[in-house]
Amino acid sequence: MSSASKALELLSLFSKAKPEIGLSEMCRLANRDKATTYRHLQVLEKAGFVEQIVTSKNYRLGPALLQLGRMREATVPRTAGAESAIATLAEKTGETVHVTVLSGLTLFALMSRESLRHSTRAVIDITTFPLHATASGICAVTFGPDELFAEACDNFKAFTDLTPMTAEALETLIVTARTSGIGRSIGRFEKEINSLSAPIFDQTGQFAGAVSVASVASRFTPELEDTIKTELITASREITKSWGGVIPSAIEKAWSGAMSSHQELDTSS
Amino acid sequence: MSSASKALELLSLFSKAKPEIGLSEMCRLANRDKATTYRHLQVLEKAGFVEQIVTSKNYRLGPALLQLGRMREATVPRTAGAESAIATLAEKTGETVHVTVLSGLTLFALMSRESLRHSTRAVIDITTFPLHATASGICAVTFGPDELFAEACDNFKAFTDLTPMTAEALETLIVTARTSGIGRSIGRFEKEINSLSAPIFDQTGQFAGAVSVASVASRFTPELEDTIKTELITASREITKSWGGVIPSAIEKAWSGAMSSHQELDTSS
DNA sequence: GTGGTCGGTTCATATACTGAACCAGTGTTG
DNA sequence: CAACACTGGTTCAGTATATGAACCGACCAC
Repeated sequence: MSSASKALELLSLFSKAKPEIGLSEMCRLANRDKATTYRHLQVLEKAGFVEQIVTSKNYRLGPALLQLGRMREATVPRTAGAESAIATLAEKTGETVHVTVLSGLTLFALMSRESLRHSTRAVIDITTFPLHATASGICAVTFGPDELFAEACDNFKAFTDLTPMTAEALETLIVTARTSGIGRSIGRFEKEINSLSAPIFDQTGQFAGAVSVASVASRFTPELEDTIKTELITASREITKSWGGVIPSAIEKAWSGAMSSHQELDTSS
Repeated sequence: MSSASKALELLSLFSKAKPEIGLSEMCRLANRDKATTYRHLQVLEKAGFVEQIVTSKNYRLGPALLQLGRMREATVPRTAGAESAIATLAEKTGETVHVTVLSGLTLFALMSRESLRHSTRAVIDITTFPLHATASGICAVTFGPDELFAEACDNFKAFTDLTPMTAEALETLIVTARTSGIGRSIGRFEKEINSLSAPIFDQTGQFAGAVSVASVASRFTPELEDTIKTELITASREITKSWGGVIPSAIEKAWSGAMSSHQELDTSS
């Protein structure tokens, strides 16, 4: 592993819960030597990626990230085009919404929104979404580039006892997603959290990301699932449009098929 | 120079004018070997700091920067508290406004705002402000930690023929800034661009950054300069307050002194 | 005083980075 | 069509650069 990646890894140790970290603690978190970690932090500080708080000697994320983030959004406007869609999605479903973007072989969290309707809600605070264990990840593997399947298989990790751990198990989920146009994760990333996800496409016609809704299992009724699916599709269409893409006809077809079949189930139940 | 810094340096090659860069071009810009640059880009891509555009093979800034930028703003709210102040500052002066933040020994651009009043306006699109050649930089050296003076002296670079190039020349500017509480740069960074700047402080009582107004020399009358100073002081007070700091009494005193003396000049002219 | 932290530094060791030379692919050009 | 000038990407020997155990001084609790 390159020294540069090791340095960059340190940045991902910061979180809402841990916005500032001291040297020793960072060594423990990163499981690395103190001297090495210190040098890495020096490099990051010189580049403005972290800054040291004068009083506490702790480190926190630096100002250069703001500029770079702004420049990223200026060159590839993603959040701007998704904001209104996820607002209405959270509003209509009453659940937590996530938008992810695919970059290379990694599915990154782009933004999220929690509905205020319920006091208990799904909170998923991660920076990259595991491909095999999340609804968004299943979407990526299903509708994204083929290499993602191998990538997913190389990174099987059991988050719950429902997490798929074999290529065959994953394949099953993919088939379901392909026929319905919707990714599903039923307690596969976190116990008691069920998620549904729809793919988003960009101007190159490629899979660009996913929008997903995470709900707590106790209120995940078939009716709610149906509502979420409908709203997800609307949101996906809207975000795809604002990202300059079009929904492939195969997926539009899968959506209409899945919805009608599901509505049959619904009326029969 | 560490390999990690070399990799991070690549990120600063992106700009509004050059939002995507190919491998060969990046080698030229960074003045580095192709193999090395390629490996660095691989590392950055894996971390989500850049992404490769599938069609053109070019690289652009990646989605991880958005998350990190958001998290930085969440842990240290800086832009949020400065937004309204710089809006009114741009509005009242009709000129271009910049806010910078000090991190370590570097003065980073935080945000900027251009007034629409004039068709010609000062455009300064840099990510770090040179300490010796900009009004914000002079503010930092004057009101910030002492080490900045040495740092400034180690990085003398002639942007124009007015750029100070010796410790003595810099010292003169610092004395002026200290007595007036305002940093000044008259064509020292760019010909025909004059800037004024006021320091900002945070909750630790330290110098945290600067707010500055850049104007084109042709309309930089004593009256405009006076307006800018007044509005800068107001903006600095407002931003300092929202960043949780207080203006040191010495600076408040310098401001009132400078303003009154200037108003005398004003009435006499 | 003792022992536990902490942030930061040193230096011999050896690992991982470097860059010239090399592909293969894609226009351009005459 | 063949020579050329570009791409983006790969290889491998040589060495520059990263590494981590041990160390330091400062701080804190007892």
